[in-house]
Amino acid sequence: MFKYEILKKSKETKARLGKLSLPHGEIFTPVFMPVGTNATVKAMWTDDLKDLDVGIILGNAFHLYLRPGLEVIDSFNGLHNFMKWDRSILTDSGGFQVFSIRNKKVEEEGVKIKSPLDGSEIFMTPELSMKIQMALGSDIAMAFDECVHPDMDEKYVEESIERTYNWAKECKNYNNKENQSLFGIIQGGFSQELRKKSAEQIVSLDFEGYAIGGLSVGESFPVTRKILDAVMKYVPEDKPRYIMGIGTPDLIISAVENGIDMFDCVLPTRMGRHGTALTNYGKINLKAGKYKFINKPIDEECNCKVCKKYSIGYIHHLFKRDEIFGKMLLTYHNLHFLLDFVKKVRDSIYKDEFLSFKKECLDKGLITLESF
RNA sequence: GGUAGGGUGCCCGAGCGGCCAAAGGGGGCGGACUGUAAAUCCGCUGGCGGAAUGCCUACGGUGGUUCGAAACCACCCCUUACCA
Repeated sequence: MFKYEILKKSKETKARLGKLSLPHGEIFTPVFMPVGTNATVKAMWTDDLKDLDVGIILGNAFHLYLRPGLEVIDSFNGLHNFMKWDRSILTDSGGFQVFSIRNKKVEEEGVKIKSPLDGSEIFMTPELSMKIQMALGSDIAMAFDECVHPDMDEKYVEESIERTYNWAKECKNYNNKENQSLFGIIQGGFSQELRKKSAEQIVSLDFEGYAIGGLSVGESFPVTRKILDAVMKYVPEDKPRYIMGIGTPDLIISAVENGIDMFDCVLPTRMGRHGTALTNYGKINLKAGKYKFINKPIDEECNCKVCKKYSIGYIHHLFKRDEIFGKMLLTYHNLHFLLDFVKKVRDSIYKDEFLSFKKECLDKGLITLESF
């Protein structure tokens, strides 16, 4: 129950329009996947996600393993039923936690982490990651990888991609769940050579899709672009390609024109909770005092239900009072904004107008010149 | 009327002889956020000055003690609790 078809290839760039068929529905690509780490896209009803035409969200193996734990998920017959989301779910392997959590010990067989709950040791291995993701019952599982910190030297990265390769092999062996596909993750830091090597290693294992990991972790935009361009040559065209953790319009455009089909990011939801709105003219911080009396929607071009109904001044007030509703409204708006943006990207590929769409974004200031 | 406390920056509140332009909150102002240990985190918040171990103004008021006071003393004003 997994199929990827290319519906249209851009004549201008490597961008493509595709259709991904998964056990819980079909998705048109390029697609943005909102992040719902703890079995919830924070501040959103699943009904609202459906209103926004979200076809797939992320969940996280590591977090859900800690809480509520696999026994609970099992007793609710998997993650879909637990969180009442009947569309697709991609679960992250827990590999990113290796990068983001301090006090870890990377070993050949896996990673030792101290539990944030009680300090006890957790040994995350490819086997455990697969066991968790199979229990969660996600439509797409991710191989357990090592997302290397940008400060690490090339020698470390070289060793690291061998680990990621070995772990990927193990993940392939352990994953045998019906109705769950498995994607491999390419690493290699900021070295074009190591990226090539990692891509060849991972592709040799024949996954159902391929992800680019370890980007947008603090490096400059030109570096991200350079690596993306370099690595995509070694990723099969007939498979879905996913860049992990990317979600600004800049990077989305850049990813799509390099032939990427999927991306996820916490940014729209997190920024929504933190008071920043995404608009066609850049982001705005609604906590700023200058918005107190503004009786206009966040973005006059936006036709989401938040912008149709509520003013900037009202949302500003909700944030100043730290009211939950403000976070809900901005999360909704930001997701709408980004999903709508990606929909326009798809339309532009369909009409073979990707480059003029890109130029339009540049002219508006939604994406910036220096990035390109 | 009696007894026991209090009065500190926009607000609450610590400080009880020098290291005090004064802790910590709140509020205000600004910012960050990219496979979410994130409804989180980081600056700034008396005035002047580019800056200083610099100057000015400030801990209810007025005097005083002291080399030095938000802190100690005297009186005054205001206030809280309890008792009558």
